[in-house]
Amino acid sequence: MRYWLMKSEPSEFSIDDLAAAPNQTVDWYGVRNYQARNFMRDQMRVGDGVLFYHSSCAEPGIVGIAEVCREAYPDRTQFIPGHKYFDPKATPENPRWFNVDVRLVRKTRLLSLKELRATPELANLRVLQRGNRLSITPVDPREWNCIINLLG
DNA sequence: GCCAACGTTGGC
DNA sequence: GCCAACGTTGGC
Repeated sequence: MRYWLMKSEPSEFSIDDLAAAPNQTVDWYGVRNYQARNFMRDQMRVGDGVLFYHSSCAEPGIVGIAEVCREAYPDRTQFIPGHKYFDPKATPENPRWFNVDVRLVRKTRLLSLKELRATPELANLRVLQRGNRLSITPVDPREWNCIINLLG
C-alpha cells in the first residue's frame, strides 16, 4: 500500500468533474512523462491512496482524497489520431503510455500550497521541492497521515 | 504573461 | 553519448 499525489489542472479535470463522473472514477489518461508513467505502471496498486491536487490555477492545493481502483493498462488516447495525446510511435502491440483508474473517496477542504509549505512535517514532500514538475509523486506514509490530519 | 526549472529531441 | 535548442510545467 502506497500513497501518491496526483496533479490535475481544474480547467482540464477538476475534483468536481471526478465527483460527477460515472462511479466517481476516471482513467488518468494523458501522462506523457516517463517517470510518472513508471509510477503508474510499475508501482501503483489497487487501494493505494491518492491526494488529488489542483495545479495551474488561482488556488493550487489538495482538494480531495481518492484511491487507485484499477491497475495500469494502455492509455487509450495515445492511439487516437488528432487527439491531443496521440503518440505516432505507440501501437496497440507496443503501447508506450499507461494509466491507472482513480476513484474519489471524498472531497476535502482546500489545503493550499501555501499551507503545505508552512507545515514543517511536510518539508520533504516531493511536490514542494524546488523545480518539481512531476504530475505524479510518491507521498511518504507519515506525510500522508499529516495531510489527512490537516484535512480534518 | 513571465520565467525558472526541467524533460525531450535530434544533429553530430 | 554529448549537448544545444526547444517545449512544457506551474507558481507567481
